[in-house]
Amino acid sequence: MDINDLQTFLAVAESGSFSRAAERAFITQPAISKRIAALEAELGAKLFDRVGRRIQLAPAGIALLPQARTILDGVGEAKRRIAALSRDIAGPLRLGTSYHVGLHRLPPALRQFYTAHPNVQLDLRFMDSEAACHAVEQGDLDLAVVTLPRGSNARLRREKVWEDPLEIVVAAAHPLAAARHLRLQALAEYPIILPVPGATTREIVLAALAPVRRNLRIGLETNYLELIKMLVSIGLGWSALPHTLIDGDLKVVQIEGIRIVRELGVVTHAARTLSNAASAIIEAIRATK
Amino acid sequence: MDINDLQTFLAVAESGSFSRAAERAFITQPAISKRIAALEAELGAKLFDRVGRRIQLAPAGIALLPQARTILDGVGEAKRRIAALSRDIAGPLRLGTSYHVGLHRLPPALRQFYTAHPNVQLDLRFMDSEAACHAVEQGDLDLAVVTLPRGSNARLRREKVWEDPLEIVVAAAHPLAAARHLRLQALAEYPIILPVPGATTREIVLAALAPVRRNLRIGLETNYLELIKMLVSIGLGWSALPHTLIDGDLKVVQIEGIRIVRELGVVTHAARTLSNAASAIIEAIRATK
DNA sequence: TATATCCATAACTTTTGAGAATCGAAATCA
DNA sequence: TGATTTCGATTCTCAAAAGTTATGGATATA
Repeated sequence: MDINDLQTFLAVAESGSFSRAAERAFITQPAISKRIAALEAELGAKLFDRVGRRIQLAPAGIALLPQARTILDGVGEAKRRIAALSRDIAGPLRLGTSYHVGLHRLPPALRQFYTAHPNVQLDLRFMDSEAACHAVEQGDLDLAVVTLPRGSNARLRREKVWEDPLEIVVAAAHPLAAARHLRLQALAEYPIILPVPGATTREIVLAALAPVRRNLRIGLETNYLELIKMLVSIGLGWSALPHTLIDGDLKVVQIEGIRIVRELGVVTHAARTLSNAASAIIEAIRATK
Repeated sequence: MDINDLQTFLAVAESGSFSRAAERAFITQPAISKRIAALEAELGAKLFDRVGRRIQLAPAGIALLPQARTILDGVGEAKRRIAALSRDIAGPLRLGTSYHVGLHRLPPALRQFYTAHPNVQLDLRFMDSEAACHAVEQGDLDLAVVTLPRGSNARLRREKVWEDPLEIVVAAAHPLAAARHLRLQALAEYPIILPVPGATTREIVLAALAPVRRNLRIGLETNYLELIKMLVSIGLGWSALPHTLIDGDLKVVQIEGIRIVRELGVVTHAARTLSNAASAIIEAIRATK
């Protein structure tokens, strides 16, 4: 059974004539004859009684008529829904973000997006950047707004949105806070407080500190930059933190030749089609850059 | 758009693979590829994302999936209605039955039906009652002959055919087997052997034992009454079993005020037209009541 | 790293379906 | 009543659609 056959059936039933149905469908009358014959063969029942040179719906045709309408309605609805996908921004959107990005970079974009597109069901999940990237790769998230991973992964598409410079900081009351020109070696005497192993930010900091990597004393590790800030400010060590976290409790230490920058942005699956909602929120994020 | 294309789409979406869908449809994999490509071209949207060597539904595919089911249901209904117009009883009949009903209640009806209507292709599947009801609801079965579910489900039509009283039983050699007047509390001292959670029979037994439900010690669980019979007869606990399973190894224990009855019968989809074959076998089942 | 699996593509073949021409039956008209 | 028109069925031809086989590239898997 074919959609065309059903449409033909409907046209014949409504027009009461093979010839008129043929005109309506812009095909020849023999084609109509054959389509109806094929339908009848498939269903094993006569759909029309050929009474002389006119036709009438047979019982099976009467039974089929409302069903054919239902089916064709369903087909139309399916087409309309898919066509709507290319216009409407709606439906579910699963977004993962890291604690830091979610709290300090995402809110404006989120507010704008949420008011502009109320039909999107936003499922916002906080997690660390690495877990978010993994979830995107697995198809468990539509996109992640996180610290962009280093290295390359062909399955992920990355778009840098923000540069997030990290400053080396010590407690305001720390002995090193007073020093005028500080050399890296002097810093390395004190313990460094770092994100947990595996975290991208940790990798970036360690890469920037490569000259003294051998001498670094790793003091504490935590998975949350706010905690690092707290630990540094009570004098447990030094670290590298983004501007947004630096306040009067901390002293920024400039070191010749050392510049630490991490990239924040959007990670999506390279091979999966983005929903309109996903594209729209990415656009909103770009706009608030 | 063609019915076949939709069926192909559904098969791919459900099996998660072009190759498996090809096997299911008895055509080659390139044919599947082409059908899906044709559908995608017609709808102007990608239905699947080809991620490496596996596939995932794209947004348009997610939108199409429920519509495709609706359309195909409509086609099936149309065919059934037309087939029902003719009086002959033939064609496929997918019947699900539980182990117990299938072995102890259905055989006479089945024998009569099978000899009376040799042109029916009977597809008889054993499964537990709950799975059978679910399959009927999904349209994967034409009817189920099972323990009737409690509660109400507007999508299912139930017809009670048999009452199946369950008797409380212990092993013939069990200490309680000798007791003259047994109170429920005394029984509850020993572990009860029950069908697995979710099984209707379990619910019925537990509802009947409501007075001591708190004190019940659930010893073992299994999904097959014959197994319960075996476990009880070797003395691992007590249970409630239908008469058909009770033999000399077991002792029936009468308890004042406790009567456990389950209902066995036919479950069909409330909104679907029954095929002639389905109506006929239901008639046969009623006749052997 | 080798192997197996999976989807896409190309080349070829078969099947399907449309059109042109024509026929027979029956309604319509002179 | 007989000629004419109308309508659906049939036949033949051809092009398009859809299937198969063979093969290739990419990627999980052992």
